[in-house]
Amino acid sequence: MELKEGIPLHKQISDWLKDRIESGTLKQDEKLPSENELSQKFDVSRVTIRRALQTLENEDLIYRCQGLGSFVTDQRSHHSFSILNDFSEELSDTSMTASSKLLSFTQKELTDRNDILSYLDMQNKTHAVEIERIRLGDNQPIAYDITWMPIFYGQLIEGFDLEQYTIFHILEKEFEIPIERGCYRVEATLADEVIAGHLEVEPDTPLLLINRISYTIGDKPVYFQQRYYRNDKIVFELMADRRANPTSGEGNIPLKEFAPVFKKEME
Amino acid sequence: MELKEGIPLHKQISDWLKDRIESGTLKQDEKLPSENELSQKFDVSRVTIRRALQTLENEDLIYRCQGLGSFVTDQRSHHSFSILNDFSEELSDTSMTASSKLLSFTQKELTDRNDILSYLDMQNKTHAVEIERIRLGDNQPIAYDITWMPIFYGQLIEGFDLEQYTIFHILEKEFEIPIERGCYRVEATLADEVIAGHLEVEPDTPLLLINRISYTIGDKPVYFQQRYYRNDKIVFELMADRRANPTSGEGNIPLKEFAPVFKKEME
DNA sequence: AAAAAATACCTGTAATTACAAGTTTATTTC
DNA sequence: GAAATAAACTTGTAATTACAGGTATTTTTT
Repeated sequence: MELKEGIPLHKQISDWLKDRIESGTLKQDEKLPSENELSQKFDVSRVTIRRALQTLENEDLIYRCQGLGSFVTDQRSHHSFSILNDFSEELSDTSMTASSKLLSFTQKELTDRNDILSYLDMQNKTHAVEIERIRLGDNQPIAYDITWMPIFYGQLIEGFDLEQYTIFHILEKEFEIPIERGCYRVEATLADEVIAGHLEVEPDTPLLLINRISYTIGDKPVYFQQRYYRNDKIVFELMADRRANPTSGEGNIPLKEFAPVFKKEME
Repeated sequence: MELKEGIPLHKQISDWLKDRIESGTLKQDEKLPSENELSQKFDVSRVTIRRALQTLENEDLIYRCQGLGSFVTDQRSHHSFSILNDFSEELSDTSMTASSKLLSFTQKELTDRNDILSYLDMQNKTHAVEIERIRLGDNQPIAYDITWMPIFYGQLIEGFDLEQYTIFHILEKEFEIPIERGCYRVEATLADEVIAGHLEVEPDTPLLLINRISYTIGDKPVYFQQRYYRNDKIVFELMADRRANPTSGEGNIPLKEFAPVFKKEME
């Protein structure tokens, strides 16, 4: 087995094993080669092998037993079911028409935002594209968001009409980069002066803050988004189900959905 | 600093740091002592310190930046919505111990709360059991909620220790009434005087308000719950996945089982 | 005074060595 | 033959050493 230069050995090895597990070459509960065998195979020290195996253990791809060996974890339990929407899809089921107002499209150095850099898995780079938008439904402000993207993805969408199309849409339809997974984080917050202005609400109005990291194939992060929703315009609904998935006819895998629900005007 | 025998050094060190982070001695984004400082402090090698720090990094308690140091991650416990949980299950992933403080257990006539009556599918009846509780994690207030149940279900749980057991638990374990489905609604709101007092925060602090209707077999509503979460203690996370069910062996059809639900209310 | 270089400090990677402690299998002893 | 022992395997823990590479500050040069 040959390893490249420039990429950490332990990463190459864990990636190699990950491939083997995810492709099914190594099946469930199958024993991995021992640490000594692996270190001989790759001609690296046992410490490096252990570093690689620990990565897999942390990601719950393998489990290890002292005196026995390392084994492949049950793969099935990790996948979840739910829907991933972009903003226009969120609004598509309502009578409202979605649009956006582009406030800025700039390149920024995120030296003081290590959180974003780590979300986007940007090891050495600090430059990113920052996109600031107001989201409208029937020309009324519904949300305000800032999106950060690695330059690689940011340059792709440059020139496209972001007032008409979503990033999601451009990446998927124009460049065939599908967004496969998203991690949402929901909090409550208050509108500061700037955001209140954008959303046309009073300062200190409660807002829903949803942070989202979107990933494409291979769990590669594409963008990190911080979105403030007007609480009087939108709430989120989620169905959690303990019953079996009706389509698959399988066992008791919980179904879930995270769909926005729009409040009706009360005037 | 002295370390015991019999317990792995790296574990003792990671536990010590974990304590320091969870107790708040080390605050959010605060820099940890450098690896060299720690190895001197505990009189162990840097490898051992790194082993301990990696544990914390895996548990998402710290993040590390090459050339800068290690820092404390956002402290708030974040947990997934994916399964249907009760409060103690929500906290079980954290190191906190869940308990409740029962404020009131009364019977009420909900003549002015048609919303609740319709959620609970109570056609002609207007009487319901109302339960008011404060939810604690490590004896600190994390949430405040009010639960309304039809008399039929409410009388069942009367007499049980609601400070120790959740309604969920009592219904399922004592009466074999399983909660099969839940509908959550997430909003942002402000703490009023009363709730602020219960949660020990300032009035007008932003809170996450989660309304939930829980159903048993046959889509029969069992209780409606209005819960206010302290935003500084808990945030909600959700993973959304577009990928097909790997077990079903199907194609990449995005799962769209449920349509968004609309809020129709008149206040 | 501004730009470039040196430096001190930080985490990241990786080899080597040694021994501890589980698990299984083969061997010896009773 | 059954039980105890030894051997051969596995992963776990931990020290030591060395250098790479990122970051920030200070010093030197221009």
